[in-house]
Amino acid sequence: MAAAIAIADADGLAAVSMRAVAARLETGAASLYRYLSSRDDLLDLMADRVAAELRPYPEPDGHWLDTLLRMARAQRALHERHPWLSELIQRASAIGPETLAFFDACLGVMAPLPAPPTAKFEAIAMMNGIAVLFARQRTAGGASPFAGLDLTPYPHLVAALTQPPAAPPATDLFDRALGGLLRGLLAPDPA
Amino acid sequence: MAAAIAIADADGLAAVSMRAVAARLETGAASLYRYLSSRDDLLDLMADRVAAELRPYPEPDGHWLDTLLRMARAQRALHERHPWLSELIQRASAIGPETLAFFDACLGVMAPLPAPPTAKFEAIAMMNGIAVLFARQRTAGGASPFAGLDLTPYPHLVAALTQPPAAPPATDLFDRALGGLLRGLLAPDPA
DNA sequence: GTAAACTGCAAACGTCGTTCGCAGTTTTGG
DNA sequence: CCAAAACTGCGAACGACGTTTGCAGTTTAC
Repeated sequence: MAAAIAIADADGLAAVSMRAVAARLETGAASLYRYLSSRDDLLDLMADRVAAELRPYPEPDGHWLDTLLRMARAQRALHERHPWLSELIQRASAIGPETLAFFDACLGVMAPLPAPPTAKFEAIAMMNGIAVLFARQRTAGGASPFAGLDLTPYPHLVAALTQPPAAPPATDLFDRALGGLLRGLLAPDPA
Repeated sequence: MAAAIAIADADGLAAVSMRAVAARLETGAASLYRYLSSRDDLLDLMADRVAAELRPYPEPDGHWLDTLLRMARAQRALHERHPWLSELIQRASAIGPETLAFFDACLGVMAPLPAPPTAKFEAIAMMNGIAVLFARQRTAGGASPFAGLDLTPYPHLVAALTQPPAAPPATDLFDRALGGLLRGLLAPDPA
């Protein structure tokens, strides 16, 4: 399992073949089936294993939003360390004990809030999604995706690309975006 | 290509094998390579083909935010029609002319705004991400992902699940969340 | 000390993407 | 009008994949 995670970190999920994992363990591919029922099993275990890196969960001492944001930042860092994770968590079977524990901890932080459970589940889904979104942006931020393309039919695009990049924004967008979203979902609407 | 999209809509991306596509076209698998250089090529073409469904782009008559929200809603509807699309757009090679045209249209709507280009690109990425997020939530909303799991170690989870589901929120979360996000990214910060 | 259980693994099966080579057809050009 | 060239369809095969089977070799249980 650690071998599989190492391969995925290095060469992506597609490189995690039973034969590759077995080779790294200096054994045969068929031997893995003594411990795993299938490759999907292995992927599920990988997802839940790295989810353990979200521990320890922060103590809910401050405001609930601060605590949730801390947890969301941990999620983003996790997805930056393991870019392949986002491909796995959209599979329902990848929900293991560690993932559930994180869910439960989030719900624990939100427990004092009067919002209905459906809103809380939506809020957790948003946390996950935003964390993945920002992690991907940082992970794939290397090369410009417009290299080698004929951009002449797209005037606004060339205008935006020729303009020099400005300084990064002062406050972190992640906190502002997610904070606003969670507040809108969970807090009694002040509007 | 239409055959491949039909297969993906019906049975998912994994079912789009060269042999399956060829069978639906009543031909041999090798024949496809007269028109496609690889399966990845086919996937890229599929992604750009369905991106054409985003047309016609709305006229930028109202406020820029209204126009962007309309375009984001079209994206969400697209991802609900083709759930496999979200797996494709994270590949850089999937950026085709239709995708670029949509990008360009978004930038056109944002053209009067004084925000730097980087902020506008981030805003488009957020639009994409949020649209995928909401589409997935509606697509995979069928069965509860906690079926057949032992939830006893997760007290907050069982507490939330036993509570009866409340009525859905009044205003659409999609507009509120994305609107707030885009305003925060693009409009001069009033804080 | 024998029986039972467990472990490792080569070989094989079916499916996948892809390539090759060869027929059959269409287009070209003199 | 016909041969040369180009294009098209595709059966067969290659390597890699996930997975199963069967059999040795080893460990455990009684």
